[in-house]
Amino acid sequence: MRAKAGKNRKPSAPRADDFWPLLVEFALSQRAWWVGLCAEFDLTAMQGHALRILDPGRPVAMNTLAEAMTCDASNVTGIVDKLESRGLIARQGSDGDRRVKHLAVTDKGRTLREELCARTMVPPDAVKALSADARRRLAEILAKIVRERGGAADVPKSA
Amino acid sequence: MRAKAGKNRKPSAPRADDFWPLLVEFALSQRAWWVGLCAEFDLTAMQGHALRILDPGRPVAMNTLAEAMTCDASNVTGIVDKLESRGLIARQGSDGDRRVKHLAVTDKGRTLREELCARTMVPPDAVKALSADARRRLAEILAKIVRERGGAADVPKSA
DNA sequence: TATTGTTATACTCTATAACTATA
DNA sequence: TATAGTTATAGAGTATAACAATA
Repeated sequence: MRAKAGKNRKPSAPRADDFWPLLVEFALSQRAWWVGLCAEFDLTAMQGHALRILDPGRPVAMNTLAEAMTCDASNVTGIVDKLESRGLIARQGSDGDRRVKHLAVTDKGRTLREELCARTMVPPDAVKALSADARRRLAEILAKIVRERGGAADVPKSA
Repeated sequence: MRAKAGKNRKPSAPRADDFWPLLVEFALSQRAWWVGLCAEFDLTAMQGHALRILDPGRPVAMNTLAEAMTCDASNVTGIVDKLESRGLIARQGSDGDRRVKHLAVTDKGRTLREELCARTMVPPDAVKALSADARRRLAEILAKIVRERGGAADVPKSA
């Protein structure tokens, strides 16, 4: 009867080969969490993504933002339009190249961004329960994986 | 070289407090990977998501699929329409409740699904390099986190 | 009355292609 | 010519509300 491995979720000890599947499962399942979190700030997932990537300390070119969001530049125009219309960010001309527009985070945007990032960074209890040593070892491994998979969107830690 | 926005990427050892941020970073950054992987099979991210959730061994109600995808049922209609028009899945009437439609994965859909899942499960080199013991310990921790965050979409491992 | 799935609607995200203003 | 950003367009995901068939 236990032919179907999918159901009857087993709370028993996971095996070594479960690690990567679990990591994928975690990654794919966090979309809903992110959408919900952003919605609390009246942001769509992509708007939140953009705001998270932008650096309050250093304006970033539209171009660069598009690259970090792995989507087309034409797409970013609309997303930036909405953030700008809410006064969260502002387009700035570039000194060197007049074609380039830099995106600055406004005070209002910085406040909202910090709240969003703070909420993002609250770890679940299962993580809090880990010893510092365990977390450090895990962090080392994850850092390698993120590096290998080209993950890091280069998010500024704070203001 | 300007690509990496300003941070002189620190290859130094991550700290304990970096673990959760790294995990979030990983999760949020895998969207592009998933989109690209699904695109190889001419699937959108959500179509791939649906196909991955569906169980070739046991038809699932539209309702249940919507819940697993954390999106509205009205949304699922269109996604299922596209998968069905490609002959990957089929709507089936339910014996008990004639309002309910179950989604069966066709042979063609099962084949494609298995390829997609197989590709999904190929771990990056950084994971392969870990010892079985390290992976087992990591899997235990992740299992707790996924359980706590309500992640697991209960994906059937195979056919 | 309540529920399942569909349709209608409106909005966002998405890439492609064409456009502009610069370079 | 080439590039940064915009606009136009078309397709897909999204939720809400209204609907039909069934419970």
